[in-house]
Amino acid sequence: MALVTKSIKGTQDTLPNESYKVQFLEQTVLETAKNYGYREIRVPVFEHTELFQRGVGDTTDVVQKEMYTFEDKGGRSITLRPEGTAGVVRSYLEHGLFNEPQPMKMCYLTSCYRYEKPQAGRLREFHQFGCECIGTASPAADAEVISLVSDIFTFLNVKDISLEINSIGCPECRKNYHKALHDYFESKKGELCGTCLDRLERNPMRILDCKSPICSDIAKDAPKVTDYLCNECENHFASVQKYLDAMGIQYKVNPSIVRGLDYYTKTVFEFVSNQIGAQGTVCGGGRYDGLVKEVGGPDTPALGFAIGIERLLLLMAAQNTHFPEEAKCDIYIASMGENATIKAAQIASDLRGEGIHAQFDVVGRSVKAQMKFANKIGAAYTVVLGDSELEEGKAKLKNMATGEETEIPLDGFEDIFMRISINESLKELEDFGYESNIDINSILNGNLF
RNA sequence: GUGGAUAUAGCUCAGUUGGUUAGAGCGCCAGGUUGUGGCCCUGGAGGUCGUCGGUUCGACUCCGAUUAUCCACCCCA
Repeated sequence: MALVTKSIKGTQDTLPNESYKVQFLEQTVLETAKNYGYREIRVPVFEHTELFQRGVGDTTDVVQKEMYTFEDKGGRSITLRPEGTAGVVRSYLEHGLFNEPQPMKMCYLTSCYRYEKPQAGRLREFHQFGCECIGTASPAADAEVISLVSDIFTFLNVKDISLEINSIGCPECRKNYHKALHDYFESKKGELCGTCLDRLERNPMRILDCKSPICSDIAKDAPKVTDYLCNECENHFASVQKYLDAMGIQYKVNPSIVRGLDYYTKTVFEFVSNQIGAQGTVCGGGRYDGLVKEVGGPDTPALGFAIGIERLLLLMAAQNTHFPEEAKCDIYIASMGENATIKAAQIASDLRGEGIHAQFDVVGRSVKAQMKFANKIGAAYTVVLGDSELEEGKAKLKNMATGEETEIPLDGFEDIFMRISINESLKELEDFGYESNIDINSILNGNLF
């Protein structure tokens, strides 16, 4: 096929055969966050460019070379959000959400855009589930946020994912640490690789997890952040760990965890997998006590995290994680001739009114072709309508799994069908060993036979 | 931005040392007696062999360029 264009580099289509998985995932994360008091916030895909320059940080790679920035027709500089936090904080301030009970707990499911070279687990348009908890400085909040992520993975039955935590301190201790690091690496300047020489000036902490054997060897003896934390930051970090221990959450302190966005302070954490390629960070987050002030608000402590939806999906695929079955068609009404098809349309409409997934022939195919189609879409029941059924006012309902047929009247079809399918469900439950005293008639509110 | 690999049907892939109308399996559509799915059988649709150029009597096959995809670096979710 000669398509006019293909999809844009680094973007993905979610096709109908996959979308039910994404929907399940979205439902699960929203539901879990709700139990922690998070409510959804929706903000625009684009913002004024300054928001990200100030919020994310002018020196970061994200801002310097990865943003989709353009000028709109009014001459404004607009940027497609490269991450979710800045927009939420902007909204928090703009709408005075600091007047609501604090902390303000907000979550979101959004697309983000970064002009990067695509690879496994890295796209130009990707999706994040994020949570932001604004207005608390307590280490209990740090632990609670981590616990929320941990719960999500548990509920989704995701395994072999490790939690790594670190503290990068407040701006004050970070300044001291950066100086110590810089001095240390400066003395070994001759041995560092090219990229690390770059990092030495821009972000010396990055050298700590360089993959080059020479650099990582040098990094082994480098000063550690944890030795440079001020008392407050040290106590905070110790306290976070106490909470995590108490909640039974396994973690590893990894002093080389550095978040790439400028706004992080104190606690930072990652949930990492080694099953999805080089981009193994499925969730990243931490505290950002300076961000609210940076964006122009009062000095307000806050923290949050983001889960990469595509990476999570990748991980679940790698682990063959079970997803609930996609909802299939409950009943397919096959028909022959226009009169029967009109009747089929009417019955389907009645069934849908009762919340039943019903379909009928909208193509004009033969009965055989309709049956094949019903089979392919996984219809649980079928019924064939022709002239004789219309005359007699009844038809045979066929159970597609067993082939069993039951004659039922066309009049009040939807009520009788509901009764039959509820009965089936009860039978299945009994097969699993459940005993039910449910009275179908009370559910349907009336004796239909 | 740097490096490596790949590019044939909707999908997964064949395609013999360059040789006529490029194949298979799956999927899709239609049939296999008058109105009933899964299995089986038959038929059909669908490809300018990523694109452009070169070598050659002749290129899916060889060479060059370009684009796209995948993977890694970098960075991050």
